[in-house]
Amino acid sequence: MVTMSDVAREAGVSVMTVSNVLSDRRPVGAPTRARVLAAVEALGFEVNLTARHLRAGRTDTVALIVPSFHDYFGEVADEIAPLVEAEGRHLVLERTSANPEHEMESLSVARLQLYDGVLLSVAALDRDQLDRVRTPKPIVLLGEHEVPDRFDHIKLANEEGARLATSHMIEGGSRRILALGAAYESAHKMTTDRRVGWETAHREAGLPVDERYVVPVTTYSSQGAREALLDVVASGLPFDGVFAVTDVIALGAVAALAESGLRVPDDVQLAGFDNLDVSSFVPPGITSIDPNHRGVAQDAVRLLHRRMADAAAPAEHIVAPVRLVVRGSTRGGR
Amino acid sequence: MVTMSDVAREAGVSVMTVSNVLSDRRPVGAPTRARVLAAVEALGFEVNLTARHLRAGRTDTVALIVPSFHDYFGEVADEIAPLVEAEGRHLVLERTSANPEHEMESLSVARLQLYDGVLLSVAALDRDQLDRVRTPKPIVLLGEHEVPDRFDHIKLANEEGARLATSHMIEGGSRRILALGAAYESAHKMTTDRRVGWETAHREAGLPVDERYVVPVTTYSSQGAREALLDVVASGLPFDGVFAVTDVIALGAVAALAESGLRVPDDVQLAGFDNLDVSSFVPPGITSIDPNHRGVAQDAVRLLHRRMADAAAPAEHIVAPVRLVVRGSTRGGR
DNA sequence: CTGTTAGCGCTTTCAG
DNA sequence: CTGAAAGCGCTAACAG
Repeated sequence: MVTMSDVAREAGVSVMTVSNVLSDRRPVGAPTRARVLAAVEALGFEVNLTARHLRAGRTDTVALIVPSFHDYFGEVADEIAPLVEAEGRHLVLERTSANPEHEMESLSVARLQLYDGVLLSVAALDRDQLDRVRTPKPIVLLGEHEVPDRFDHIKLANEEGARLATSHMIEGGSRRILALGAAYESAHKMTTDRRVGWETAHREAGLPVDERYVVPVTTYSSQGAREALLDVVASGLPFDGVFAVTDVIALGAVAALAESGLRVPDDVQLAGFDNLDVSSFVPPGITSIDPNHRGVAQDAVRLLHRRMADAAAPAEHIVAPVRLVVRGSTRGGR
Repeated sequence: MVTMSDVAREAGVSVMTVSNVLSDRRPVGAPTRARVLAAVEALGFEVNLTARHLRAGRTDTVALIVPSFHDYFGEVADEIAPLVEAEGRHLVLERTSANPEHEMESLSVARLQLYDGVLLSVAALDRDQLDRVRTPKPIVLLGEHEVPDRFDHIKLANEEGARLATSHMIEGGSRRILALGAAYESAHKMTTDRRVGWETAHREAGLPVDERYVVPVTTYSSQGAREALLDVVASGLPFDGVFAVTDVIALGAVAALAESGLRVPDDVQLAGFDNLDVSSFVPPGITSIDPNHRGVAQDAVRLLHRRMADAAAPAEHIVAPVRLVVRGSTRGGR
């Protein structure tokens, strides 16, 4: 391995001068600089980032820690990456597998030390577990959980979004709207928040809230949603609308409705949440709640930068606004 | 910050003993061990991974470097993660933004030094650029490009997959099949390989190959595909089948066909490539070529482990087999 | 503008 | 089974 002292010897300067040329932290005379760069080139030197990190106490790297790499998180990550890079830092993704044990491990101070800042999308940790995370590292939490006040946090307007989607379907004539993937008690606070919004929409319209229309799913996948909805159809419970708590769930619903011979939106209106890319392409277009991924990404990075600049700043808690995007899966679109 | 020497002092042992307890590299007497662990607990010590990395020359971390975080790569990453973790290493994702400049930078030896091994999904680099990557780091290349022989490499059976999908639609009665997203000359070798498979299917069936049916897309997104296909419809070119070079492209085709009032598969058969989750849920189900993500992930991790164990092993070049998954978007399914 | 010194926190090596 | 010394490769701080 070629080290800085090899380069220094080759160029006839001190190690410090090589360091200064490469990091631009102090001015170096033009001729000296040229000799150093020539030596770097000749020897094929590349700085050892691990050594730099240890000495400088800085890695110029931000981690985004997510439950899984695909779907929602992949889309958000692609929004965050350019914002982090714009500040001259690298973004790396790690995943926790939505497994509380792994999630705690990802949060171990040891692992966090590798980064200058961390964006953590909490999936399975409750407030108490988060409270045990004691680190001076700048952390911004993303996600729908309740978190200790001392953390910066961004969540979506879950109730509001669910209410908007449900009201929209009520206005379109639906009277028996399933809340697919929603729950009364759940490790995922998001599913209960969105259930509440679904209830609120009913109350506002003077419609009764029937618990049988809250349909949980066993696995939060399209497949799980498909099976759950097919079970409802088989049970004979009449319905004319489906509010899916996420677009991934809505996708499973689309499949189940098609297989059951139910037409969207004629027989059943359908709305989702997250506004994934796919929702605008699946015919007839899935009405969804747009959480403004880009805006959330910007807020997240802004909070993290603020926190990295000032560890003592008061924690900020943002509820990101959402909006309804009407497509062909509900009446009133097109 | 609490360091090992703080712990050593607290426990009344040497720094070395603390290190041995924590890394399990040398046996430590039970009572000593207990004192050390108590001190670790009392002080809240966490090992400094950067220092460990520098000294040990090892990070126990593998990087998967991909063009973007979403869709295809996110799904593959979720398959790879558990395999890497099973060997006691961490997986991190970095992205190159499918931009040749960034891709070269991600490949800088400096950045690679941070990892014990790298899985690199080449998107925009040609063989010459890859040939300039000179590093002793274990690297396994993934993707459809041609790569220098000295690299381990896994690619899909692109021609074969395209041929299978196209032949299947020909058997189902299609005679005018668009190759949507395919190309004659392209930075993406994949798009030309799949075009060749489309041609082969025609030749085998004794059908003419009409260049007008090769429809490039400007951006490799569903939206780009949707627009390209709407343009074809508007042009009046008759067609009764669409081979989409990826499922993301196929999704855009589904939207465009629906908007044009063309029924799938009655008026137009449709097949994609990649077998993304979404393809099984979009009605009527998109016939696709399954690249066996899990198998590719296993091969990739196997090659990387072999390379990490033996830097001098001969490079292996794997063409991963694919299979046709028939769904409702083609006749002969269901 | 350039150099010298010291040391980041850990683990390898050698010694007991 | 435990310890002391040395140093991984780099940069902050201080000197000239």
